[in-house]
Amino acid sequence: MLDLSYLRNNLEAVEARLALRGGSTGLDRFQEVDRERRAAITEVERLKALRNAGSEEIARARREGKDTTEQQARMRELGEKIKALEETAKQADAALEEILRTIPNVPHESVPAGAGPEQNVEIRRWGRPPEMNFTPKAHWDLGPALGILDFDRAAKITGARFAVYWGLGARLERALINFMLEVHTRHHGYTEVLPPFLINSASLFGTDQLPKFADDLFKCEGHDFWLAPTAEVPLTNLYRKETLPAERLPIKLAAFTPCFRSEAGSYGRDVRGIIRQHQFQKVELVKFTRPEHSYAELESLTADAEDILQRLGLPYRTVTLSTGDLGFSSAKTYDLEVWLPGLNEFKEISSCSNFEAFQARRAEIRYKPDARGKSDFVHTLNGSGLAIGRTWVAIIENYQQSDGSVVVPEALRPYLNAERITAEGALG
RNA sequence: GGAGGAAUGGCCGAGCGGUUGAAGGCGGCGGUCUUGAAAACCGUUAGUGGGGAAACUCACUCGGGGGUUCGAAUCCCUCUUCCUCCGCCA
Repeated sequence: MLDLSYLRNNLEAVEARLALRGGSTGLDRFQEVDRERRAAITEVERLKALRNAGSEEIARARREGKDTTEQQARMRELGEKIKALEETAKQADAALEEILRTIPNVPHESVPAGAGPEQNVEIRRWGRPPEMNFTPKAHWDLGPALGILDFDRAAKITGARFAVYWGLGARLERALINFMLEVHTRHHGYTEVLPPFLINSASLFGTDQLPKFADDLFKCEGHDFWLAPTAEVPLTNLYRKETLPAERLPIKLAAFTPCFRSEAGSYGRDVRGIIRQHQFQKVELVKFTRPEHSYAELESLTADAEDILQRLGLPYRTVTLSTGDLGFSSAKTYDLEVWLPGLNEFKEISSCSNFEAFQARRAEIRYKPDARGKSDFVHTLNGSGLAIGRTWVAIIENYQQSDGSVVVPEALRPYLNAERITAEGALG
């Protein structure tokens, strides 16, 4: 959510920035509704002030033993008027709220202008695709052949877009979780958090997944519980409606969670393999920072995610999303794309965003700059560090050998207790 | 799931329906005293939104929502959370 008075005072500038995202800015009726709301609120407050004074007057008169029936009758009338006007004000408020909810965040000035992914800008590249004197296979062939990945049985027990991991496949997933959490907590200074995986709708409103993106979520029947689509939601909402002391900032959290997405509207995309599943696992990084530090923190957050790829020796590139490809709440986003030899393309494996105060305003997360100062909204950031499933894919595909086995990257061996994944003794 | 109890400011804790946005204490901040500190004493100390250049001012907030009333922290309804007991369970 954008700041109301900022929007009001900089309407044209904001409109111009938002136009770069493409699509409608949602600002058409803003001024009119804003005026209506302010008029209604001013009037209600004026009448309430009258009522407060009147009630006090009655109290005083009664203490002096005077008769107040006439004044009370007048006040009753006023009360009814207030009630009616309050209803108007409430509706105007809701109308404005609805408009504000549809307005996306303003892209940061450093974000390249562009209509879509084609205008994203690659800013750096790390590592080299491994040289193979054979045709690399995709993970959906390698995995089942090694007996570590099983789609048929997943379809039987659950359905499409789910997978079962067997043996070293399951252990590789677990090794990646531990490895990533260890690196982020021990080397990058994040605090490990284990949140609930079911979250309520208030939290989803706090990070703007609701109301717009309800179709992308799984809902628990009969409860106000949803399966978390990303740990961003529980982690950011940890401090919802709280005021944080400035000396605690920045707060850096890392969490491992499963993520659940309905993937409505992505039929036919990434149908093979485990690139796009209804359930996947992720280590998520979330930061709460002072506004003046958030862009430096975005750089370090991105570097923290990149460090995982580097330690695993996985080639990747870093891309700045253009205005047209930017997510609804984000002011600036870097995508990390890992090289997948089997698919012969770069695939998103992490997305690191600065939301500035956009989420904090919605979720009412404040900080106090100093003991006497007025509180202000923090800036929130998050990024995957990394998506576990896609990292699993990247390892299988990048480290595959001509005989179909997979060499385990050095950094992962202590976690996996294996140097190579072969089909020997596989049950899957 | 059943039966009771509770929810007040940073914390503890008062609060006959009418200067109670809220006593008192603790903590915080400022000061007096002191070579310095402690103690003691004095003062000060909630948040959000609107208006204003500012001084300031108006509204809202005593878990959330609704109701009764001229007027609600206080009465009524409802929801949520926490505690105790029973049941069930990892």
